[in-house]
Formats: sequence, structure tokens, C-alpha cells
Amino acid sequence: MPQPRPPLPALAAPARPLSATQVRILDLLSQAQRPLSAYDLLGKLRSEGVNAPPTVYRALERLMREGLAHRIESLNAFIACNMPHHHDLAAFAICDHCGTVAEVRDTDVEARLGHVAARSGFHVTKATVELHGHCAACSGKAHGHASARETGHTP
Amino acid sequence: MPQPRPPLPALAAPARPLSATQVRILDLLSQAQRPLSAYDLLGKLRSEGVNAPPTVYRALERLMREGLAHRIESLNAFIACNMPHHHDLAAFAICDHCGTVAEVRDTDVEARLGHVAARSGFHVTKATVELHGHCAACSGKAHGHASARETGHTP
DNA sequence: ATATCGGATGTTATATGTTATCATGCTTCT
DNA sequence: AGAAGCATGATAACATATAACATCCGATAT
Repeated sequence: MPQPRPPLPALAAPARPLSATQVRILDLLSQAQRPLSAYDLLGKLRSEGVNAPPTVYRALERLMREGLAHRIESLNAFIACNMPHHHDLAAFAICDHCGTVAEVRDTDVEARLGHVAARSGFHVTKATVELHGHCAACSGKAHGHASARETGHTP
Repeated sequence: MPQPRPPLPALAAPARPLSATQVRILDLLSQAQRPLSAYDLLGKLRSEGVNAPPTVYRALERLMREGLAHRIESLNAFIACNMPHHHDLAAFAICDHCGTVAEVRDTDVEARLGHVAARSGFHVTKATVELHGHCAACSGKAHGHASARETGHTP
């Protein structure tokens, strides 16, 4: 991968700029309307010279560290973060029919969870909250469910 | 060929008894103090003649269908259910230090989640709530964290 | 009894997901 | 220039999960 590589570190060390691959992956995640697996991403990037899983995983790691992406545990897939400000304690509403994922935040839920945990002396460092079901758009429709997952077949 | 409709199994047998393998796996899960992966289980069962992943996964499927076991998404592992009555909407507090998992229930959290979802027209069929952190016992201790996962080495 | 069906299992192979390791090269700091 | 740090590349291994197809068994219906 040839880097155009912005020669400007300028801003002090706290966060170095994202690499080309990292930006690319964040783009792909943002444009996808549904979570993408590491292999989905790899598939889309092969034509651009990325051809090994570790590259993808490393980029995802970085993006998650910076709060720019989330991992959806129950799908083994990744999405871009809508609201990069508060990256802790996000919850996701995943439509099992059309595959869309809505990032949801509710302070009460957070508070309640913290409360419940604290009551038993448990100290929470990270919460995974994933709601599966049907989104508003899909709720009326027939429930014979569809693919809801990237296929990877080149269109 | 579409079958012409099976002639009604009398009283739809609500639950046939568990098979030997299914019982065995439920046992193993109950005795383990931490979640076991499908391959952990397979390892323990090889000496008993079970030697292929599908068998294990199929048994787990059944157990989960009956609400006797849960899958911990963030660990890709399984635990027996403490309270087989209400198998929906359970939450788990997972100690990343010692590996224990506490099944937690709190009606307020459930209500809140349902609420949040409903507000946006989302219909929840299954919720995954997994809290990672340190349990009361481990909270004071040094945070240099340990294995917290079955090794599979022969005991 | 016999045909049949559903469920569970076995067997083999493969798909999907994730990580370790080692090598290389670029950028920045000194 | 040299050292440190980080991103990448390449290869391989490991871990997790499912597909496809065959067999077996027990319950039923005819």
C-alpha cells in the first residue's frame, strides 16, 4: 500500500492520525448499513492490496480503542460508532430481519446496571448490551426471516 | 416434495426427555464453576465416545431451547442456567479475573430495556446483557489478571 | 408387522473467526 | 546515523461453528 501519508503529526502525541487502512475500514463500516465481519472487510479490501486477516483485526482494534467502532459480540461483527463521544456503555438494537443495528443510549439503563452490579460488589469495566428483535420497519412484515448478513459474493 | 401434513402427534409432547449426551453436557456445565466452550466440552467427552463438534453443538442447542443453558456471547462459551424458570432476559456478571459468572436478574433493568426499545418501535425477542469486570472477591486483589479460561489440559 | 417419520447421533469436510510470530520498512526522537 | 515505536506483510496455527449426508432408534399409523 503506497501511502500519501499526511506529513503532519503537528498535534502532540495523544492520538496519532489513523493510517490509510484504518480510515478505509472506518469508511466501509460507516457506509455499510449493517455490521460487517472481519472477513467481509477483508473481502472488500483484497482488491486494494490488503490480504491478510491480521491487518484487518489490527485496524479494528485501533478503531475500537479510539471509540470509533464497536464490536457486536452476538454477531462477531463490527460497526462504526455513531456517537464517538461516549464510547462506554453503548447498547445496540439489532434487527434480525433486515440486519440493521441502532446504537441506543439510555442513562437509566446504565445507571440501573451499575446499581445492580454494585449491590453485589461487582465492579463493571465493560458492558455488552445487545437487543435482538425486529425494528419498527420490519415489525409489521412477514416474519419469514431473510439473510440479514453480508454474503461477500462480489456483486 | 412437500409433506401432506403429519397427522398430529396426539398431545404435542411438550418436552421429550433429554438424551444421555444432553444430560451429560448439562452436568458438566453445572459442575463447572465457569463457562465452558463447546470444545472444552468436546474435550471432556472424547473419552466417552463423543468425538465431533456437531454432537456438542446440537446438544447445546437443545439445552438452550429448553432454557437449561445459556450462551455467553462475549466468551463464546456456555453455562448452565441457575433459574430455569424465566430463561428470557437474563444478565450476566462476568469476572475477568477469576472467570466466574453470576446470573443476575433485575426487573427494573428489563423494564427499562423494553421501554427504551419500544420507544423506537423496536420489538425485542432476545436480550444479551453481559457485564465484564471484577467480582467482589477479586475486587481488592492485584489486578494482574489470570487465565480465567478453561485450558483443556488433561487434569 | 411394516412403513414411515422425527430426533439424535456419527462422520467427514469445510467455513468462519482470531491470534502468534517473525520479518520489514517508515517516522520520529535523540 | 542509530534506536525506538508503530503499522504492515506473510505465513501459519488455533479456535469456533456449520454443512451435508448416512445411520440408527423409537413412536405411530395403517
